[in-house]
Parts: sequence; C-alpha cells; structure tokens
Amino acid sequence: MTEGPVRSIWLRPERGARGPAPEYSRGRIATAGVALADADGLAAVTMRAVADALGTGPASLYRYVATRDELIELMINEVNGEFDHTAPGGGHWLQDLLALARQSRGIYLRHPWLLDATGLDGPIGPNAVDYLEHALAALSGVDVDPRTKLEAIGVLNGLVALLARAEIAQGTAGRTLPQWQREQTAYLSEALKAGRHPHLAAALATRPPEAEPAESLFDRVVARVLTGLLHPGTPR
Amino acid sequence: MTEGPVRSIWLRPERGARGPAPEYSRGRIATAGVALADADGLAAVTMRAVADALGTGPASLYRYVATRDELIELMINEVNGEFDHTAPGGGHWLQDLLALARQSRGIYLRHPWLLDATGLDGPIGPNAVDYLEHALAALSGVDVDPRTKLEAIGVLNGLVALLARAEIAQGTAGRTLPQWQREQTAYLSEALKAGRHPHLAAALATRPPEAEPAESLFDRVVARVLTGLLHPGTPR
DNA sequence: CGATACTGCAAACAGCGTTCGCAGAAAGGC
DNA sequence: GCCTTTCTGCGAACGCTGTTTGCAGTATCG
Repeated sequence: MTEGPVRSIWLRPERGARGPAPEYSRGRIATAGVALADADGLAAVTMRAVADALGTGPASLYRYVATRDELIELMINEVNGEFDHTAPGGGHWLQDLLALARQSRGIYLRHPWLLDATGLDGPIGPNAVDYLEHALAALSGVDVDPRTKLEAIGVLNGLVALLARAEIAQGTAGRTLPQWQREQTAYLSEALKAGRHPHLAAALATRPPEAEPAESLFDRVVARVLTGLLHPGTPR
Repeated sequence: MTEGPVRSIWLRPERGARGPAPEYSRGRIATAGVALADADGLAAVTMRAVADALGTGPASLYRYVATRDELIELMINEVNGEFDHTAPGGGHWLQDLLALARQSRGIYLRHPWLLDATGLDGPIGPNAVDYLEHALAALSGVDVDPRTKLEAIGVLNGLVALLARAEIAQGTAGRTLPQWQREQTAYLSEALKAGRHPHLAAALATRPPEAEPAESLFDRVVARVLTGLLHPGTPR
C-alpha cells in the first residue's frame, strides 16, 4: 500500500521476479550516457538523447532509473569501474596511494564531465566502495586511527579532482577556447592597473619560468599533501 | 557592425553612456539571487524567480546579464564580498591563511549553494581578486617561488570547499534529511556482508569514538595540508 | 488458468533559459 | 532646439528540458 521511501538504485534489484525481461541493462544505459557525455559534456546527457542512442523513447528510461540524477549515478559508477585494483603499487603506502591517485587522474582526464557530476553527493556506488577498500588496504600498515585515514582519502579525492580540473581548464583554454583565458587575463590586467594589488602583480609578472610537466606537478602536490596529512613534519 | 566577442561581465560597463538610467543595479540583482539561493538552493534561482523578486519580467534581466551563468557569477562575487580583509591574522603566514580559510568556511556555511556554483569556472570577479591579493600578502614572507604560492592557495580553496561540503552533508543529513544517510549506510552494510571489504568494515566498525568539533577538525586538516605544501617535513 | 507484477512507450504537462520586436526615454552632434 | 543614436523595459513566443500518465502486452506465481 505505502510507496515507502524511494530506495537507492544500488539497493533496488536490476529486474523484478515477475514480468518480461528488461530490454536493456543498467550497464548498457550507463555506457550510452558516458558516450554522450564524453563527446559533448554532461549537458548533452538528456533523457531524450540517451533514449535515442538506445533506440527507444524517453519514458522507457524511467523503467530503469527513477530520475536523471540516478542515470548520472550509473555513469559515475561505470567510469569508476576503470580502476585496476590488481595493479601493483610498490609496497609503500605513499607509492600505493599515489598510483591510485594517478589512475583517478586518468579517469578524470578521459571523462571531464565527471568533474561536473561529483557535486551531486549521491550514494556511493559499488565501484566506489571497491576503490575505498583498496585505498584503506594501502594504508593498513600506517599507524593512525581509521578516522584519519578516511579523512585523508577524502582529501585525496578532492585534491585529485582539483588538479584535474586545473589541467583540463588549462588544456581546453589553450587550444579550443582561447577566448576564455584571454577574457580572464584581460580583466585581470585591467584590475591590476589600479595598483592596489602589488603582490598579485608581482606573482603574475614572474609567471612562466618554464612549464613543469603536468604529471610531475601532480605527483609532487599529492605526495606533499598526503605526507602532511598522515606524517606531518610539524605535528603542532 | 561586428558584434565582437561577448566580453566578460567584469569588463562591461554597468551602464551605457546614452539612454535612460537602468532601473536596477548589478548589486541589487545579485542580492535578490543570493536571497533565493540561500532559501531554496541554486535551482531556485531561475530567471523568472529573480525577475519576480525584483518586480519585473524575465526578459528585463537580460539587459543586465547575458546569461543565467553570468547572474550566478554576480552572486558569487556578491558573497565573496563578505571577506573582511582588514581583520588581523596574527603575523605568521600560517595563522593568516588559516584565518582567511575560516572566513571562507563561514561563507560556504552561510551560502551552501556556493558549493554547486564553483564548478562553472567562470572568470574571477573583483572580490576574488582582492582575496587572492590578501592570500599572497600573507605569504609574502615565505621563501618559495610565486608559482608554488598560487598553487598552495588554489589547493587551500579546494580544500576549504571540500571540508565545507562534508560539514553541510553531515549537518543536513542528520537533521532534515535522515533519509539519505540511512540509504547510504543501508547499501554500505549490504555490500559489506559479502566480506570482500575487510579494511572498510574495520574502519567503519571503529567509527564513532567521539565527535570532534567541526572547527578543530577544520583547523587541523588545513594546517597540516598547508605546512605539507609549503614547508614539507620530508622534501623528497 | 486467472491474478499479479512487471515491461515498453506515445502523448502530454509544467517549467526552464533565451530571443524577438517594439514602444519609449535620455544623451550626443550640429 | 531638434534629430539621430543608443540605450531601456518588457509582453509574447520558441524550443527544449525532466517527468507523469495511461494503456496494451507479457512472463511468472500460486
């Protein structure tokens, strides 16, 4: 009688026990959505576009997914399946976490729309749980309490997303969208003419000494943040 | 004749030299948008709703703003005006940056929608430039190259957003939305029953030893990350 | 062999961001 | 002073969105 609360998609069975077999699978729908998002961004993932890609109508999708956000949940879980948790890390926890972070970076660079999707704070999918398990396993030898470990993993995730966002912004601004960055620097130099931002002016003046490879910057920042969090040199 | 590229809103004059004076100001529009977002989230900031709040029609807004994203740009700049850059920090760079981070945290907690708006990677507004100048001033005595300083400030911003997001999720989940977290733990414990996630199970088992005040957690994590970035104990 | 519980899907709905077109008002040029 | 230019306000409309409804058909259970 009562509808009950709308349960998370990961708690719902993929198909019921009665009726005919569903024509599509969650994986197939997720793949279609990912393809659209990879090509034209998250905004291109409309219910109609996904339905078209599958060769059906929009209403049919709602037999698989309660809402568009849930479809995106499926897509997130799909790309989170690209982690290879069997890859050897090196034995030391920092090397292991760094290897995991590099994989995460690769996923972001392959699927830039993921950066726009992570703000939805939906429930953690199965592949994210596996990721969490792997990260905790890497930290099993480190002597800090579990709360701190989860904390560090959370910060690591946020940090990787941040760095990936910077890389993507830089890359697309340099090639396909020179407009945006030109606007940025135009306004910035305008604002600096007033002379009320000496430190900023100085920092931007000495800006491009030479380009550091993105990978080494990534490794350096991630390593420093992680050691700072888990083995601080200055405990106080 | 040529339309030219659509210039950033911060490069456009607030009003033209000819014609009648605009009925509203950017500040007034931004304030109206912020009020709506504070009350009902970013999704409540529709062109129609903002227009209604101002007592006009949707089309009129486009005399002030080229697109909805630009309206949100205005709102972001508006709340970035809540920083008090005259407040004393303590003299040490870490204390200064921590004070700045605490102010930033306050803004996020007062305007949670800001977390959903920062992904739009629009141009930096005037108040963000002031923030940047202040943060660089705090680091003026630190002997690392400017690139590293900008890097650290960027990471700091991302970190504050991350911690604020966690605080907000915890807060709303505990009070107004017990549903979400219940779903989360429901699926998580279901997934753990399979026994393939021993580390995660262990970490969650020892979970709530006692609640640390949010402020002290914030200070602790921010301080550790910053010292890790700018004065790493283990340079290699 | 009903009864039940599912599936696929056309059609429709309310709401969204945005554009068009035009009436009217203020400032520049002569 | 006046005409031209350039701005402003805004009703109406367009195309698109996520989602709901309703119904015909089908596989499984008891």
